[in-house]
Amino acid sequence: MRWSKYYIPTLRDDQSEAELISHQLLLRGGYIRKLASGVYFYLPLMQRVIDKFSNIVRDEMNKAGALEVTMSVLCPAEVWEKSGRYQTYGPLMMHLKDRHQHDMLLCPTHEESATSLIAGEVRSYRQLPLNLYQIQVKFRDEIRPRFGLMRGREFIMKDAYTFDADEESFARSYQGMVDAYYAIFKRAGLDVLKVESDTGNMGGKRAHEFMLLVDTNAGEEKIAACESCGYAANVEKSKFKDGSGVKPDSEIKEMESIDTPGAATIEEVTAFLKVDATRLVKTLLFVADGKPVAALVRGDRDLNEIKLKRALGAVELEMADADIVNQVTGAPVGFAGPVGLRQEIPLLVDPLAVAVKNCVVGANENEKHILNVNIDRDFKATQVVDLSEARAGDLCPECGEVMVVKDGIEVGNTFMLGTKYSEALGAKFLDAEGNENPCIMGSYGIGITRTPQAALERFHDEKGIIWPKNIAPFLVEIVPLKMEDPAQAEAAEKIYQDLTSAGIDVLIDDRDERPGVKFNDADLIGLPIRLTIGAKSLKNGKVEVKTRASSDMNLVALEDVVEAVQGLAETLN
RNA sequence: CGGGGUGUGGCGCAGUACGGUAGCGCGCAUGCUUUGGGAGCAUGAUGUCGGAGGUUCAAAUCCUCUCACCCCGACCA
Repeated sequence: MRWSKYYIPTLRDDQSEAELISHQLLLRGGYIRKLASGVYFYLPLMQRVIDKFSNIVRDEMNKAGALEVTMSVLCPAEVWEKSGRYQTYGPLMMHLKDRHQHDMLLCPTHEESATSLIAGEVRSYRQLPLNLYQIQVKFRDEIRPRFGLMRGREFIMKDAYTFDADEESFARSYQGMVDAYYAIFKRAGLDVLKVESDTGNMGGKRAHEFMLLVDTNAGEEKIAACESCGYAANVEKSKFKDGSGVKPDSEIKEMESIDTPGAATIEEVTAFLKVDATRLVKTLLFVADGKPVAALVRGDRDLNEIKLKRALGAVELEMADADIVNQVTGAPVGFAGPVGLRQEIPLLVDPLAVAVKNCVVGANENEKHILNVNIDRDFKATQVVDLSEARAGDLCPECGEVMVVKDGIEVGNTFMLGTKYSEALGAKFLDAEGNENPCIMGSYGIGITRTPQAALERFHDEKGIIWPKNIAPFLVEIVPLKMEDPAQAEAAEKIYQDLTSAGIDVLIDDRDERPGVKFNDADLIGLPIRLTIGAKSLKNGKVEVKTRASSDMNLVALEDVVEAVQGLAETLN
């Protein structure tokens, strides 16, 4: 491709709309433009990146036995009403009406569509297993789109759905997708970590996320990982053993009320009473699907709302506001406790809070706390369940070694859906004994537009992008320094033809621009290999070969360029 | 939805406390010179100052309402 005939509107200045480096680079490099909040144009370079990545995904999915289909982004509301998600998915879903006033929606994901396709069509276990996938646009009317392609309202996703006759078969299907995912990300030059995750509103039993670890502020997920045995999980799901090493009191003491003027927060109470936060149990009030609940965790731990939501089976969960706290406890925020709440509400208690003997809790009275409170004697838990977020220093639930917490960007996910959708939408088949069973399903996503941007959080330097070779829009950029020099133009053209004939994707910067402009643009757009053609080296029949990632440069004879490029590409990520 | 912020040529910004009819850099166009890391000179084009009302002799600037976008939070791949 010739730059002069292409469209690469690079920008010199940082764009005020972009916070993340990856977002900034896509804008400045002429890869994307914004149409509306969370809605983007993919310019020619980005389209090529999307195509490259999609083709890797397609290739590996096909190898894994998945079959490509296309399901409409439109879907009638009643299909989603059957699964119950029409109600639970909420405003995140884009609703619309057609001209007949039928309720329609733009699919935020395609479990319902895929299942309804199968329902009524697949009748025998002989037709299973089945794995259907598509690479399609999705719409989610995000509360707050941000970070460019990382969280858009429209985005492209590869989504696959498996249908199996039994658990054993499903396990093979699931593993097949996990293996395909590793292969896909490896080919794209990305190291990913598979972690256990919450199933969210997808339903089902278990799920995994594929995370690209980053050390920039783009990390949207926290992962607890054991470097010793390999256990890894999203902190919203992670099991752990407490790493604080606190020992419970052996002697049980009498409850005692105490004035704590001005001490409402954990910090204030610990300072006032001169006790460690591990001696406190905090009572957090939430409203779950409209009803107040109390969640108790040890003073030094953070509650993870996803864990609480899961424990409650709630669709909606939010922190109670001051009015509700007052109404439930009879005291301002900061003095809630499990003993003598004004209203009967469920008490969910974290096991680490249960383990604290003679703990300090709020007294449900302004500026008062209670000392030496003990569960069972002084209050009863409705449910004892893990609510604490895993943190660095906690111990691995598998092997007991110390865990670390890392930042990651989710680039793929896999869900064990069970029979939720197949039952709701009637995707049933007759087994060998003639019994009717619902298909066992899985669903598997990869963010096609998000992943390349996420990759840029890792692969860049102060000058611009450094693409992994297999998702770069072109492998090579040819930079003739002076197009007016016929010798340079001719040499550049010859190399361009040679490389193109060899099946290599080449971009030639044939613009009449100064060398500095070309070099800076080349560094910005980040193609893996740069060939510089200038008077000095051309005199000796040579061109300069350099990778974007390194400052090393080699002189190569004109006739050896194809081979040199191929050899160099082998060595690149 | 709550909190904070920004809207001025294509891009980045100044001008707004104190109203007087719009400016800088980059980019763009043309010409000449230049050509190994974002060139120089000359000439030129491009703005109903986000929108609507209002105050005033006069509004980018003051007032009211509105819209869009960004950041923090809730939500989420």
